Amino acid sequence: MMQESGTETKSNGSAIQNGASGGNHLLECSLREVRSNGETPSVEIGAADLAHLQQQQALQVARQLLLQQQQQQQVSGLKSPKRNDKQPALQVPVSVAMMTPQVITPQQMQQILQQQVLTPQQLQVLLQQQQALMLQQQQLQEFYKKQQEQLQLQLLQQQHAGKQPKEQQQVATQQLAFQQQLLQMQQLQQQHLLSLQRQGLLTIQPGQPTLPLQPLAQGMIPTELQQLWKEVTSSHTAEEAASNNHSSLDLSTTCVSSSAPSKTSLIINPHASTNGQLSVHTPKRESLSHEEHSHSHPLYGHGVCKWPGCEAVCEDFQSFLKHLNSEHALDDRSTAQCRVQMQVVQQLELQLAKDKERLQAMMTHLHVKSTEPKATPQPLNLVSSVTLSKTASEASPQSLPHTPTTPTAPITPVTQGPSVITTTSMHNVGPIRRRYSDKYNVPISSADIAQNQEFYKNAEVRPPFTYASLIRQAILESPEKQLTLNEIYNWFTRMFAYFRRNAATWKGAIRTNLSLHKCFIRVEDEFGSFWTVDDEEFKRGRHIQRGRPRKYCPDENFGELVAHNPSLIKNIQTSHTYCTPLNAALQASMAENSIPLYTTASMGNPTLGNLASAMREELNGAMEHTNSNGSDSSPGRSPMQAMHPVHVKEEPLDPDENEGPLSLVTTANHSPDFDHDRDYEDEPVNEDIE
DNA sequence: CGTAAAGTAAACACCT
DNA sequence: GAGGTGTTTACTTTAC
Repeated sequence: MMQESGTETKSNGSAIQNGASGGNHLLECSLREVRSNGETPSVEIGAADLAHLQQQQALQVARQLLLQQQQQQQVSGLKSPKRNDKQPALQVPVSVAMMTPQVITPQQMQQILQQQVLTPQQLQVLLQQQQALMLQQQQLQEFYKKQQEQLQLQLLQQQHAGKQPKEQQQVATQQLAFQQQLLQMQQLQQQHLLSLQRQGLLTIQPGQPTLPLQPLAQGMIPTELQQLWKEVTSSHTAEEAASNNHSSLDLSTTCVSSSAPSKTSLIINPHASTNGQLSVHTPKRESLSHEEHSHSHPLYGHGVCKWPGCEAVCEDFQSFLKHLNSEHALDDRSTAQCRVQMQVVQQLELQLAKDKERLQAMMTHLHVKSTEPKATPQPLNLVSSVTLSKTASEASPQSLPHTPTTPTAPITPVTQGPSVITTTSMHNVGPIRRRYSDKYNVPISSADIAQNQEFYKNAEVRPPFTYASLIRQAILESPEKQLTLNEIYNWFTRMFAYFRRNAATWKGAIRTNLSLHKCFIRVEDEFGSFWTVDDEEFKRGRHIQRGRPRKYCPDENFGELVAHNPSLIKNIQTSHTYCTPLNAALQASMAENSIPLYTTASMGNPTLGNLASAMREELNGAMEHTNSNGSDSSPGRSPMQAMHPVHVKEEPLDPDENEGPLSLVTTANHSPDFDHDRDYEDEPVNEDIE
């Protein structure tokens, strides 16, 4: 009967979710398109040098537009109210935005949004302005190109001569910073565009069957610019090939990818091609030489496979392809990794959205008195045909687009099948259970958790790991490889936004799992009890058998034994579970955590550098934290306690004696009533089978 | 469709 | 007695 009520709650939750998405969806989609397209240039303004220029442009355009609008209103009597009404007639602006994506400023977009319907005259003006802006942009392009070349030159000089006048160095540094900034923005933009594209494939947009990317890629790039860009890039790649200098190569690639809006089309496609189906939108791309193509494979760079966490060295592109096909074939693991990557991308999108919003707010504040600076609270609701606009208010302000706020019915990516790549899989609502982390035990789980720490910390997304793997991770992350229950709780809440709700449920689940899983071993000392993990057992993934005697029976003879000698259990388990393996496990854990973590930046997409560094920081912080302060922020145990219980009185006789952590002591101490424990320990095979 | 695993809820016991 | 902890059971959901 309690269960029934639980079920009711659940279904209510889903009902709310489902009900919420209806009305605003179209509107959201449209806004999404408009904003995402329209704000593209503002992303590029991120770099200081360009910012000024473009801001002026934007301001100018905005003024013109305002003027135009006023005239328009006077003439046609059209009143342009502050658009708080939900009139969903955004199709026109959308298509306008599709036509003029690149150079429309946020101000313009706001005007459009506010006005919603444009007259032909306005359209014309817009187009004209866009053309003018395109020209200006072209000039900027050239300016930037020159800058690039200059930088290249300087870098080369620097490398060859080793010395450089101070001023020059400063200039170069500035330019570098500038370019890096630009690159960053560009890459965020790419991610965004990619998602847009993906979304465009998946969400049906009435009257807009074309992908958003297509007009973006083609419409915003004048052919001259493309040509220019091509020249620039090819000259750079030639230089790279010639110099074959890695340090300069890095820089030049940076320059290349950061250098221009027109690059977008060239960059996007390699990314798109990872999905194997999104790659053929730009004819330009096909004109690239094969070599260029191979060099631009997003999963291959600098002779290294950039599959997340892989980094296999591949001599040439061919061997890379071989490697890719053999090591990263379509299987559960790759699929899972892909999904994780997807979540990373979403996180980036979220970030981009936030930054865009911030930018817009800044610009609004500086230039335009916008009536609705927060026209779209979730501007980049890319993932979400299912998204709940309604819950935006109750969710955390930064809640992910695809994040449901109903914890009982989380939206979680699906594991089943090879179709993970589809974005639709992200739309699943319901308590989907992912078990891959237990199937492919350690690597995916740890790596994924580590790689997505930041994501799960902020997004109320149910992590795709079982409770058991998470508990294990929590324990292994602690310096002593042991945590109290409360510390485990804290780890969960700290690491996963999802577990900041419904505490009773998941805490109960944790306790159940701790009890149920063989791999979790409860250890007692004078100060209380804590949990350790037997990794071998974890990999076996077995549960305590139902109907079996308890692992720990306080009221039985064993309990008495323990009462007499509280350190008994501890010693028992110490001997196997974490004594010897402690260091090894620590190292393993470190390796699991940090290696994939530290290589995140090379996960085939340098965009993740930020995320990676953030996570690195996070991890380092966590490590420092745990090292200095015990394992957790929990007040449950003092550092002294944390150190205390490891009573390493004797190294285990046999490190590879996997089967009998307790056997030594239990055979020595066990009472007749304690046979089950001996069974449990001595005959794991039978136990496992039942 | 059957089964195993995972998740959820609840009952119960012990301890502080 | 309340609340935390730990164990067990029953049931549902999901994946295989």
